[in-house]
Amino acid sequence: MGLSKMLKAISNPNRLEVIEALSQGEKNVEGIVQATDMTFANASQHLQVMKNNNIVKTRKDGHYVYYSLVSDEFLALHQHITKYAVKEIAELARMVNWQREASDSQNSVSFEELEQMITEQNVLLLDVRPAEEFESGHITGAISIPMDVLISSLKDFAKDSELVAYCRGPFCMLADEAVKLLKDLGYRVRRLDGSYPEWKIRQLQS
Amino acid sequence: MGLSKMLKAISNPNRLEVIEALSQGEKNVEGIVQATDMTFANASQHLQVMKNNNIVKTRKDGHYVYYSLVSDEFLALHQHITKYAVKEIAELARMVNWQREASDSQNSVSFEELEQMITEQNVLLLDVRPAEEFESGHITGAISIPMDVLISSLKDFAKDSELVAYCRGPFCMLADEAVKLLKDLGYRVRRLDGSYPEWKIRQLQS
DNA sequence: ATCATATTCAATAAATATATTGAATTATTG
DNA sequence: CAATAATTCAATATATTTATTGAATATGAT
Repeated sequence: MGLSKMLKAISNPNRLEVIEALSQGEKNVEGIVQATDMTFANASQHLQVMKNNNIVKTRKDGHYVYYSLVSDEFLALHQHITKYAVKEIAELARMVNWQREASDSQNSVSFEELEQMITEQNVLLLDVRPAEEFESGHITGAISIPMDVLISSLKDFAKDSELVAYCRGPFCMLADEAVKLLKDLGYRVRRLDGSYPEWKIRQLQS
Repeated sequence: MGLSKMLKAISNPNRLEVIEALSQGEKNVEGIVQATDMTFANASQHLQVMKNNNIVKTRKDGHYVYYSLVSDEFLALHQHITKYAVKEIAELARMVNWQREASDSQNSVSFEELEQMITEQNVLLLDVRPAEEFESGHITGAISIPMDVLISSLKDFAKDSELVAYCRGPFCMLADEAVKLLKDLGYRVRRLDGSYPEWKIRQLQS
Protein backbone atom coordinates (compact mmCIF):
# COMPACT_ATOMS: atom_id res chain seq x y z
CA MET A 1 0.00 0.00 0.00
CA GLY A 2 1.22 3.49 -0.85
CA LEU A 3 0.72 4.99 2.60
CA SER A 4 2.85 2.39 4.33
CA LYS A 5 5.62 2.94 1.78
CA MET A 6 5.59 6.66 2.45
CA LEU A 7 5.69 6.07 6.20
CA LYS A 8 8.53 3.56 5.83
CA ALA A 9 10.42 6.16 3.86
CA ILE A 10 10.28 8.57 6.81
CA SER A 11 10.60 6.06 9.67
CA ASN A 12 14.38 5.81 9.77
CA PRO A 13 16.49 7.88 12.15
CA ASN A 14 18.89 9.03 9.46
CA ARG A 15 16.15 10.00 7.07
CA LEU A 16 14.32 11.87 9.82
CA GLU A 17 17.49 13.86 10.38
CA VAL A 18 17.59 14.62 6.68
CA ILE A 19 14.01 15.85 6.80
CA GLU A 20 14.81 18.07 9.76
CA ALA A 21 17.80 19.47 7.89
CA LEU A 22 15.78 20.08 4.73
CA SER A 23 13.05 21.77 6.77
CA GLN A 24 15.49 24.68 7.02
CA GLY A 25 15.84 24.90 3.23
CA GLU A 26 17.45 23.06 0.33
CA LYS A 27 20.88 21.47 0.69
CA ASN A 28 23.22 19.53 -1.59
CA VAL A 29 24.48 16.10 -0.61
CA GLU A 30 27.58 17.56 1.01
CA GLY A 31 25.32 19.77 3.14
CA ILE A 32 23.30 16.75 4.23
CA VAL A 33 26.46 14.87 5.10
CA GLN A 34 27.59 17.70 7.36
CA ALA A 35 24.21 17.94 9.03
CA THR A 36 23.90 14.21 9.78
CA ASP A 37 27.28 12.45 10.18
CA MET A 38 26.48 9.90 7.50
CA THR A 39 29.06 8.92 4.90
CA PHE A 40 28.62 10.45 1.49
CA ALA A 41 27.42 7.33 -0.31
CA ASN A 42 25.10 6.43 2.51
CA ALA A 43 23.50 9.88 2.49
CA SER A 44 23.06 9.67 -1.25
CA GLN A 45 21.32 6.31 -0.97
CA HIS A 46 18.94 7.52 1.69
CA LEU A 47 18.16 10.52 -0.49
CA GLN A 48 17.35 8.16 -3.37
CA VAL A 49 14.90 6.30 -1.15
CA MET A 50 13.24 9.56 -0.18
CA LYS A 51 13.10 10.73 -3.76
CA ASN A 52 11.49 7.50 -4.93
CA ASN A 53 8.85 7.91 -2.26
CA ASN A 54 8.04 11.54 -2.96
CA ILE A 55 9.48 12.95 0.21
CA VAL A 56 12.12 15.11 -1.47
CA LYS A 57 12.72 16.60 -4.90
CA THR A 58 15.93 17.62 -6.64
CA ARG A 59 17.27 20.56 -8.59
CA LYS A 60 20.52 20.42 -10.50
CA ASP A 61 22.99 23.29 -10.60
CA GLY A 62 26.45 22.67 -12.03
CA HIS A 63 28.19 19.88 -10.19
CA TYR A 64 25.66 20.04 -7.42
CA VAL A 65 22.34 18.36 -6.82
CA TYR A 66 20.19 20.33 -4.42
CA TYR A 67 17.62 18.43 -2.42
CA SER A 68 14.53 19.94 -0.82
CA LEU A 69 11.27 18.74 0.72
CA VAL A 70 8.74 17.85 -1.92
CA SER A 71 6.04 20.33 -0.81
CA ASP A 72 4.84 22.62 1.95
CA GLU A 73 2.07 20.09 2.52
CA PHE A 74 4.68 17.55 3.46
CA LEU A 75 6.48 20.03 5.70
CA ALA A 76 3.18 20.67 7.48
CA LEU A 77 2.60 16.94 7.90
CA HIS A 78 6.07 16.47 9.32
CA GLN A 79 5.41 19.20 11.83
CA HIS A 80 2.15 17.59 12.89
CA ILE A 81 4.03 14.36 13.50
CA THR A 82 6.83 16.13 15.37
CA LYS A 83 4.36 18.01 17.55
CA TYR A 84 2.66 14.74 18.43
CA ALA A 85 6.02 13.21 19.27
CA VAL A 86 7.06 16.07 21.55
CA LYS A 87 3.75 16.01 23.40
CA GLU A 88 2.89 12.33 23.54
CA ILE A 89 6.08 10.29 23.30
CA ALA A 90 7.32 10.35 26.86
CA GLU A 91 10.93 9.71 25.96
CA LEU A 92 11.08 12.66 23.58
CA ALA A 93 9.14 14.96 25.85
CA ARG A 94 11.72 14.36 28.53
CA MET A 95 14.60 14.93 26.12
CA VAL A 96 13.23 18.23 24.90
CA ASN A 97 12.41 19.56 28.33
CA TRP A 98 15.60 18.12 29.70
CA GLN A 99 17.79 21.09 30.52
CA ARG A 100 15.44 23.64 29.08
CA GLU A 101 14.34 25.96 31.82
CA ALA A 102 13.85 28.25 28.85
CA SER A 103 10.58 26.58 28.01
CA ASP A 104 8.80 28.03 31.00
CA SER A 105 6.76 31.06 30.09
CA GLN A 106 9.27 33.40 31.78
CA ASN A 107 11.98 32.49 29.31
CA SER A 108 10.00 31.74 26.15
CA VAL A 109 8.01 33.84 23.71
CA SER A 110 5.05 32.64 21.63
CA PHE A 111 4.59 33.59 17.97
CA GLU A 112 1.73 35.86 19.00
CA GLU A 113 3.88 37.72 21.49
CA LEU A 114 6.67 37.97 18.96
CA GLU A 115 4.37 39.54 16.37
CA GLN A 116 3.23 42.02 19.00
CA MET A 117 6.83 42.87 19.89
CA ILE A 118 7.77 43.27 16.24
CA THR A 119 5.02 45.77 15.56
CA GLU A 120 6.11 47.65 18.68
CA GLN A 121 9.67 47.63 17.30
CA ASN A 122 11.39 46.85 20.57
CA VAL A 123 12.81 43.43 19.81
CA LEU A 124 16.01 42.11 18.27
CA LEU A 125 15.28 38.72 16.72
CA LEU A 126 18.35 36.46 16.56
CA ASP A 127 18.57 33.55 14.14
CA VAL A 128 21.33 31.39 15.63
CA ARG A 129 21.37 28.73 12.89
CA PRO A 130 24.31 28.44 10.46
CA ALA A 131 24.45 31.31 8.00
CA GLU A 132 23.44 29.17 4.99
CA GLU A 133 20.21 28.19 6.65
CA PHE A 134 19.43 31.81 7.39
CA GLU A 135 20.13 32.69 3.78
CA SER A 136 17.78 30.08 2.38
CA GLY A 137 14.94 31.40 4.53
CA HIS A 138 14.32 33.11 7.88
CA ILE A 139 11.69 34.86 9.95
CA THR A 140 11.08 38.34 8.58
CA GLY A 141 13.04 40.88 10.58
CA ALA A 142 15.53 38.43 12.09
CA ILE A 143 19.29 38.96 11.92
CA SER A 144 21.76 36.13 11.42
CA ILE A 145 23.98 35.44 14.43
CA PRO A 146 25.23 31.87 14.10
CA MET A 147 26.25 30.34 17.41
CA ASP A 148 29.96 30.27 16.63
CA VAL A 149 29.89 33.97 15.80
CA LEU A 150 27.98 34.71 18.98
CA ILE A 151 30.48 32.80 21.09
CA SER A 152 33.69 34.02 19.46
CA SER A 153 32.95 37.67 18.77
CA LEU A 154 30.43 38.20 21.55
CA LYS A 155 28.62 40.92 19.70
CA ASP A 156 27.30 43.93 21.52
CA PHE A 157 23.57 44.47 21.29
CA ALA A 158 21.65 47.50 22.40
CA LYS A 159 20.96 46.84 26.06
CA ASP A 160 17.62 48.59 25.96
CA SER A 161 15.88 46.32 23.45
CA GLU A 162 14.82 42.82 24.28
CA LEU A 163 16.43 39.85 22.51
CA VAL A 164 14.63 36.74 21.20
CA ALA A 165 16.55 33.75 19.82
CA TYR A 166 15.29 30.89 17.67
CA CYS A 167 16.72 27.88 15.84
CA ARG A 168 15.70 24.78 13.92
CA GLY A 169 12.92 23.16 15.88
CA PRO A 170 12.00 21.48 19.14
CA PHE A 171 15.12 19.27 19.16
CA CYS A 172 17.50 22.14 18.49
CA MET A 173 19.38 23.36 21.53
CA LEU A 174 21.24 26.26 19.91
CA ALA A 175 18.69 28.85 20.95
CA ASP A 176 18.79 27.62 24.52
CA GLU A 177 22.54 27.98 24.59
CA ALA A 178 22.31 31.46 23.15
CA VAL A 179 19.79 32.46 25.80
CA LYS A 180 22.02 31.13 28.58
CA LEU A 181 25.07 32.91 27.21
CA LEU A 182 23.38 36.27 26.70
CA LYS A 183 21.55 36.12 29.99
CA ASP A 184 24.87 35.82 31.78
CA LEU A 185 25.98 38.97 30.02
CA GLY A 186 23.03 40.83 31.44
CA TYR A 187 20.72 40.97 28.45
CA ARG A 188 16.98 40.59 28.59
CA VAL A 189 16.68 37.55 26.33
CA ARG A 190 14.16 34.77 25.74
CA ARG A 191 13.77 31.82 23.42
CA LEU A 192 11.09 31.72 20.73
CA ASP A 193 8.65 28.91 21.42
CA GLY A 194 8.82 27.82 17.80
CA SER A 195 11.25 27.73 14.90
CA TYR A 196 11.75 28.88 11.34
CA PRO A 197 9.86 26.00 9.66
CA GLU A 198 6.91 26.46 12.02
CA TRP A 199 6.84 30.16 11.23
CA LYS A 200 6.87 29.33 7.52
CA ILE A 201 3.83 27.07 7.81
CA ARG A 202 2.05 29.75 9.86
CA GLN A 203 2.64 32.26 7.09
CA LEU A 204 1.15 29.89 4.50
CA GLN A 205 -1.95 29.33 6.57
CA SER A 206 -2.73 32.97 7.21
CA MET B 1 15.29 7.70 18.32
CA GLY B 2 11.77 7.42 19.69
CA LEU B 3 10.03 9.12 16.81
CA SER B 4 11.43 6.73 14.22
CA LYS B 5 10.34 3.79 16.36
CA MET B 6 6.82 5.10 16.53
CA LEU B 7 6.74 5.66 12.78
CA LYS B 8 8.13 2.19 12.16
CA ALA B 9 5.37 0.80 14.30
CA ILE B 10 2.73 2.34 12.05
CA SER B 11 4.48 1.92 8.69
CA ASN B 12 3.41 -1.60 7.91
CA PRO B 13 0.38 -2.41 5.74
CA ASN B 14 -1.09 -4.89 8.20
CA ARG B 15 -0.67 -2.59 11.15
CA LEU B 16 -2.23 0.30 9.24
CA GLU B 17 -5.24 -1.91 8.63
CA VAL B 18 -5.37 -2.63 12.33
CA ILE B 19 -5.32 1.08 13.09
CA GLU B 20 -8.12 1.69 10.61
CA ALA B 21 -10.14 -1.07 12.24
CA LEU B 22 -9.52 0.27 15.75
CA SER B 23 -10.47 3.77 14.61
CA GLN B 24 -14.04 2.45 14.63
CA GLY B 25 -13.76 1.31 18.26
CA GLU B 26 -12.15 -1.39 20.37
CA LYS B 27 -11.89 -4.96 19.11
CA ASN B 28 -10.55 -8.22 20.47
CA VAL B 29 -7.93 -10.20 18.57
CA GLU B 30 -10.59 -12.27 16.83
CA GLY B 31 -12.23 -9.03 15.64
CA ILE B 32 -8.91 -7.80 14.25
CA VAL B 33 -8.38 -11.11 12.46
CA GLN B 34 -11.77 -10.79 10.76
CA ALA B 35 -11.08 -7.19 9.76
CA THR B 36 -7.66 -7.88 8.24
CA ASP B 37 -7.22 -11.44 6.92
CA MET B 38 -4.14 -12.07 9.03
CA THR B 39 -3.68 -15.32 10.88
CA PHE B 40 -4.42 -15.25 14.58
CA ALA B 41 -0.81 -15.49 15.77
CA ASN B 42 0.35 -12.94 13.25
CA ALA B 43 -2.32 -10.46 14.32
CA SER B 44 -1.37 -10.99 17.94
CA GLN B 45 2.29 -10.31 17.19
CA HIS B 46 1.54 -7.13 15.30
CA LEU B 47 -0.62 -6.03 18.20
CA GLN B 48 2.30 -6.62 20.57
CA VAL B 49 4.49 -4.41 18.41
CA MET B 50 1.89 -1.67 18.49
CA LYS B 51 1.43 -2.03 22.22
CA ASN B 52 5.16 -1.78 22.88
CA ASN B 53 5.25 1.40 20.84
CA ASN B 54 2.28 3.09 22.47
CA ILE B 55 -0.03 2.91 19.50
CA VAL B 56 -2.67 0.73 21.18
CA LYS B 57 -3.69 -0.17 24.70
CA THR B 58 -5.45 -3.23 26.08
CA ARG B 59 -8.31 -4.04 28.41
CA LYS B 60 -8.95 -7.56 29.64
CA ASP B 61 -12.44 -9.00 30.01
CA GLY B 62 -12.75 -12.71 30.71
CA HIS B 63 -11.12 -14.73 27.98
CA TYR B 64 -10.86 -11.71 25.76
CA VAL B 65 -8.28 -8.98 25.36
CA TYR B 66 -9.78 -5.86 23.86
CA TYR B 67 -7.47 -3.57 21.93
CA SER B 68 -8.07 0.12 21.24
CA LEU B 69 -6.08 3.11 20.03
CA VAL B 70 -3.97 4.60 22.77
CA SER B 71 -5.52 8.09 22.69
CA ASP B 72 -7.66 10.53 20.76
CA GLU B 73 -4.47 12.46 20.07
CA PHE B 74 -3.14 9.48 18.18
CA LEU B 75 -6.44 9.08 16.31
CA ALA B 76 -6.17 12.72 15.26
CA LEU B 77 -2.58 12.22 14.11
CA HIS B 78 -3.57 9.18 12.08
CA GLN B 79 -6.27 11.21 10.40
CA HIS B 80 -3.82 13.95 9.53
CA ILE B 81 -1.59 11.37 7.92
CA THR B 82 -4.48 9.75 6.07
CA LYS B 83 -5.71 13.09 4.78
CA TYR B 84 -2.25 13.87 3.48
CA ALA B 85 -2.14 10.48 1.80
CA VAL B 86 -5.50 10.92 0.09
CA LYS B 87 -4.58 14.36 -1.18
CA GLU B 88 -0.90 14.06 -2.00
CA ILE B 89 -0.06 10.43 -2.72
CA ALA B 90 -1.14 10.10 -6.35
CA GLU B 91 -1.63 6.38 -6.21
CA LEU B 92 -4.03 6.60 -3.28
CA ALA B 93 -5.88 9.60 -4.63
CA ARG B 94 -6.63 7.62 -7.75
CA MET B 95 -7.75 4.61 -5.78
CA VAL B 96 -10.14 6.59 -3.63
CA ASN B 97 -11.63 8.55 -6.50
CA TRP B 98 -11.60 5.48 -8.67
CA GLN B 99 -15.21 4.53 -9.13
CA ARG B 100 -16.54 7.15 -6.79
CA GLU B 101 -18.69 9.50 -8.77
CA ALA B 102 -20.22 9.96 -5.33
CA SER B 103 -17.43 12.32 -4.36
CA ASP B 104 -18.62 15.10 -6.62
CA SER B 105 -20.60 17.68 -4.73
CA GLN B 106 -23.88 16.48 -6.23
CA ASN B 107 -23.56 13.14 -4.50
CA SER B 108 -21.71 14.03 -1.32
CA VAL B 109 -22.56 15.96 1.82
CA SER B 110 -20.10 17.84 4.03
CA PHE B 111 -20.25 17.74 7.83
CA GLU B 112 -21.50 21.32 7.81
CA GLU B 113 -24.38 20.47 5.46
CA LEU B 114 -25.17 17.39 7.51
CA GLU B 115 -25.41 19.43 10.72
CA GLN B 116 -27.74 21.84 8.93
CA MET B 117 -29.92 18.96 7.68
CA ILE B 118 -30.03 17.39 11.14
CA THR B 119 -31.30 20.57 12.78
CA GLU B 120 -33.91 20.83 10.03
CA GLN B 121 -34.93 17.24 10.80
CA ASN B 122 -35.29 16.14 7.19
CA VAL B 123 -32.49 13.61 6.94
CA LEU B 124 -32.14 9.88 7.62
CA LEU B 125 -28.51 9.18 8.47
CA LEU B 126 -27.47 5.60 7.62
CA ASP B 127 -24.47 3.94 9.28
CA VAL B 128 -23.64 1.09 6.91
CA ARG B 129 -20.77 -0.39 8.94
CA PRO B 130 -21.14 -3.74 10.74
CA ALA B 131 -23.47 -3.55 13.74
CA GLU B 132 -20.65 -3.96 16.29
CA GLU B 133 -18.89 -0.89 15.00
CA PHE B 134 -22.10 1.12 15.23
CA GLU B 135 -22.56 -0.08 18.78
CA SER B 136 -19.11 0.96 19.90
CA GLY B 137 -19.70 4.49 18.61
CA HIS B 138 -21.61 6.33 15.87
CA ILE B 139 -22.62 9.76 14.70
CA THR B 140 -25.42 11.09 16.88
CA GLY B 141 -28.79 10.52 15.21
CA ALA B 142 -27.62 7.80 12.82
CA ILE B 143 -29.38 4.46 12.50
CA SER B 144 -27.53 1.20 11.95
CA ILE B 145 -28.15 -0.39 8.54
CA PRO B 146 -25.22 -2.73 7.86
CA MET B 147 -24.67 -3.39 4.17
CA ASP B 148 -25.77 -7.02 4.31
CA VAL B 149 -29.04 -6.00 5.94
CA LEU B 150 -29.58 -3.29 3.36
CA ILE B 151 -29.00 -5.72 0.50
CA SER B 152 -30.99 -8.68 1.81
CA SER B 153 -34.00 -7.02 3.41
CA LEU B 154 -34.05 -3.88 1.27
CA LYS B 155 -35.62 -1.77 3.95
CA ASP B 156 -38.25 0.77 3.08
CA PHE B 157 -37.39 4.34 4.03
CA ALA B 158 -39.75 7.29 3.95
CA LYS B 159 -39.48 8.56 0.40
CA ASP B 160 -39.90 12.19 1.40
CA SER B 161 -36.80 12.49 3.60
CA GLU B 162 -33.33 12.58 2.19
CA LEU B 163 -30.85 9.78 2.96
CA VAL B 164 -27.16 10.19 3.82
CA ALA B 165 -24.84 7.17 4.17
CA TYR B 166 -21.42 6.95 5.82
CA CYS B 167 -18.86 4.31 6.66
CA ARG B 168 -15.31 3.87 7.98
CA GLY B 169 -13.16 6.37 6.17
CA PRO B 170 -11.84 7.44 2.81
CA PHE B 171 -10.85 3.91 1.80
CA CYS B 172 -14.22 2.40 2.70
CA MET B 173 -16.49 1.73 -0.24
CA LEU B 174 -19.55 0.54 1.67
CA ALA B 175 -21.23 3.93 1.66
CA ASP B 176 -20.69 4.26 -2.08
CA GLU B 177 -22.32 0.92 -2.66
CA ALA B 178 -25.24 1.88 -0.46
CA VAL B 179 -25.69 5.12 -2.39
CA LYS B 180 -25.69 3.28 -5.69
CA LEU B 181 -28.17 0.70 -4.48
CA LEU B 182 -30.61 3.19 -2.97
CA LYS B 183 -30.36 5.58 -5.88
CA ASP B 184 -31.50 2.82 -8.22
CA LEU B 185 -34.54 2.37 -5.99
CA GLY B 186 -35.47 6.01 -6.48
CA TYR B 187 -34.31 7.49 -3.18
CA ARG B 188 -32.67 10.88 -2.80
CA VAL B 189 -29.42 9.67 -1.26
CA ARG B 190 -25.88 11.02 -0.89
CA ARG B 191 -22.63 9.97 0.73
CA LEU B 192 -21.20 11.79 3.72
CA ASP B 193 -17.86 13.34 2.82
CA GLY B 194 -16.36 12.03 6.04
CA SER B 195 -16.67 9.11 8.42
CA TYR B 196 -17.33 8.21 12.02
CA PRO B 197 -13.76 8.68 13.27
CA GLU B 198 -13.52 12.06 11.58
CA TRP B 199 -16.78 13.11 13.20
CA LYS B 200 -15.46 11.98 16.56
CA ILE B 201 -12.36 14.17 16.26
CA ARG B 202 -14.54 17.12 15.17
CA GLN B 203 -16.62 16.72 18.32
CA LEU B 204 -13.52 16.78 20.51
CA GLN B 205 -12.22 19.94 18.88
CA SER B 206 -15.43 21.92 19.23
C1' DA C 1 -9.66 -30.37 39.10
C1' DT C 2 -10.51 -30.72 34.15
C1' DC C 3 -11.62 -28.92 29.94
C1' DA C 4 -12.30 -25.55 26.28
C1' DT C 5 -11.21 -21.12 24.51
C1' DA C 6 -8.63 -16.79 23.67
C1' DT C 7 -4.38 -15.13 23.50
C1' DT C 8 0.61 -15.05 23.76
C1' DC C 9 5.20 -16.86 23.20
C1' DA C 10 9.31 -19.11 20.91
C1' DA C 11 11.66 -20.84 17.07
C1' DT C 12 12.39 -20.65 12.42
C1' DA C 13 12.90 -19.33 7.45
C1' DA C 14 12.37 -15.88 4.09
C1' DA C 15 12.31 -11.13 2.79
C1' DT C 16 13.77 -6.50 3.39
C1' DA C 17 16.61 -2.65 5.13
C1' DT C 18 21.07 -0.72 6.17
C1' DA C 19 26.03 0.68 5.97
C1' DT C 20 30.33 0.07 3.67
C1' DT C 21 33.38 -0.22 -0.08
C1' DG C 22 34.97 1.05 -4.39
C1' DA C 23 33.84 1.77 -9.17
C1' DA C 24 30.98 4.35 -12.62
C1' DT C 25 28.57 8.70 -14.16
C1' DT C 26 27.96 13.30 -14.99
C1' DA C 27 29.00 18.12 -15.50
C1' DT C 28 32.52 21.79 -15.19
C1' DT C 29 36.87 23.84 -15.83
C1' DG C 30 41.13 24.60 -17.90
C1' DC D 1 39.51 16.81 -24.74
C1' DA D 2 41.65 15.76 -20.32
C1' DA D 3 41.27 16.52 -15.42
C1' DT D 4 38.55 17.34 -11.50
C1' DA D 5 34.70 17.32 -8.42
C1' DA D 6 29.93 15.95 -7.00
C1' DT D 7 27.02 12.44 -7.06
C1' DT D 8 25.19 7.90 -8.06
C1' DC D 9 25.48 3.00 -8.71
C1' DA D 10 26.59 -2.01 -7.70
C1' DA D 11 28.08 -5.53 -4.77
C1' DT D 12 28.39 -7.22 -0.37
C1' DA D 13 27.83 -8.38 4.61
C1' DT D 14 25.02 -7.61 8.54
C1' DA D 15 20.90 -6.56 10.95
C1' DT D 16 16.01 -6.14 11.17
C1' DT D 17 11.25 -7.30 9.86
C1' DT D 18 7.80 -10.45 8.72
C1' DA D 19 4.84 -14.71 8.45
C1' DT D 20 4.35 -19.40 9.84
C1' DT D 21 4.23 -23.16 12.85
C1' DG D 22 3.26 -25.29 17.00
C1' DA D 23 3.66 -25.07 21.95
C1' DA D 24 2.65 -22.48 26.27
C1' DT D 25 -0.44 -19.44 29.38
C1' DA D 26 -4.35 -17.81 31.33
C1' DT D 27 -9.25 -17.48 32.12
C1' DG D 28 -13.90 -19.14 32.70
C1' DA D 29 -17.15 -23.06 32.56
C1' DT D 30 -18.41 -27.83 33.69
